[in-house]
Amino acid sequence: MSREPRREQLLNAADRVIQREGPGASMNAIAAEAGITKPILYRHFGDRNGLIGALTERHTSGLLAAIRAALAEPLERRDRVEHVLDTYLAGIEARPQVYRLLTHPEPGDPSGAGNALAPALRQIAEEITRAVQSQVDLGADRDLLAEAWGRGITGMVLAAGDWWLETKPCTRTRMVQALADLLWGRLAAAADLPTAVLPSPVPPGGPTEPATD
Amino acid sequence: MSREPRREQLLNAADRVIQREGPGASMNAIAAEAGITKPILYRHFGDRNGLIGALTERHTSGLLAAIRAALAEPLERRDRVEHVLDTYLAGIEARPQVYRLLTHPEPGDPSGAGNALAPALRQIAEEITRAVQSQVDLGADRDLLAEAWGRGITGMVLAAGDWWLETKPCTRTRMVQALADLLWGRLAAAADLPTAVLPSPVPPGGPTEPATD
DNA sequence: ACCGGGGTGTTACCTCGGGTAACACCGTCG
DNA sequence: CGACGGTGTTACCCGAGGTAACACCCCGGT
Repeated sequence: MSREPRREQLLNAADRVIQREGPGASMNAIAAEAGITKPILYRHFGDRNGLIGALTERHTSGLLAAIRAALAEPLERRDRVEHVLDTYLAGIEARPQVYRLLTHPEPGDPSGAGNALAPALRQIAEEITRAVQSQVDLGADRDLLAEAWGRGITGMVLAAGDWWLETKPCTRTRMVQALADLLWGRLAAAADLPTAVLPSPVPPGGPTEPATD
Repeated sequence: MSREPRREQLLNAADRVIQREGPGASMNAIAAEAGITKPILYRHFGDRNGLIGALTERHTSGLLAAIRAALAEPLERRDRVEHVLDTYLAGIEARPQVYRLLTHPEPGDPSGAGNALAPALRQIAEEITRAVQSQVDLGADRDLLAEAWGRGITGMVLAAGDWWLETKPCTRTRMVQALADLLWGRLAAAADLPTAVLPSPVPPGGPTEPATD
């Protein structure tokens, strides 16, 4: 069997295993699912990161393209943002296990770069950065703001999306609204609640000392 | 040597090692640093997660308390938010390696719950949620919004802070401004850039087909 | 028809990290 | 003095990533 179809087939197997066992699936398990043995996997993908990389790229290419498209949509800005948010949430909703894989950085990489955003998400962040840079007039700070916001928005959607996926507290549409509202400064615009400025419920432990380690 | 001081001492050793080698530090290395051997570590902390948990709690207690305090500060809301952001960034700036540990969820946990936010960050998210719930008038949706925003803001600051810490593109103050601006809806308020609605710079590869690898 | 090479596949192994069993040492209490 | 509970050790198990060395097979060249 020639290289490319075999590769596809291996990725499909890896996919099934991860669907079933989560992102911690072992190379052995994946090889077994594919009906072959480990060295073949390693010949095709180099190492585990290679496999995971190929897999994530397969899955993200669709999501990324969709997000890119959503970012370029000729809509009112708010609608465009909602469209992007919805695209992302729909994507992770469709394949939760794979999504977890995407968001998990390589476990225990000692290479100093302990990025909070896995490569797949980094791409999304860059996409958002580019979109902001090219579409929004932010004055002199635009490069800094676009980059910071790209990461920030991605992280926000990651964390919030993760929570939503776990608990499903509301419809996707509602969640999109909630996040868009946040980005639209609703936190800033809302009124104060007068009474409820209690000193906050302190759990057991020493809460008062900031950094006396 | 009695239990508690020993425990402290072991945590200090673990701290040093992680400071030096990053969050992937092995139990062996930690034991060696403490001048003892693995089983002692396991007697004290059960397993690696126990150690990591104890360590993160030690470090987060300070940060968490500081954030709690910042959230309760009697300031204008914008100033309060900036204060919280600054507190977080200052915290991670002070101890990058430890911070990476905090943000790393347990590597390869097969238990289905692949949360994007590590426990330490979860606490911060809850704190924000509580603060929003008790301080901001959000009408009927307040529970949903507060929870979604708590996670979202935490994720945002996590990702953006991570990037900032890596690249240090600006001062902390400026970064705080950038994030507060985002939360204040500056993205929504800014004007469109007229000319630059290009179809987005497409990187090499097939961008239009979703999964043709 | 034979032979050699490159690709596919295997078994068997190495290494390293988390985790544990079993034993040694030592102060204390009856 | 002897038994016991605690601290500490060595030596090991296991599972996962990764690799070396070998077997097989098809295919092209002479």
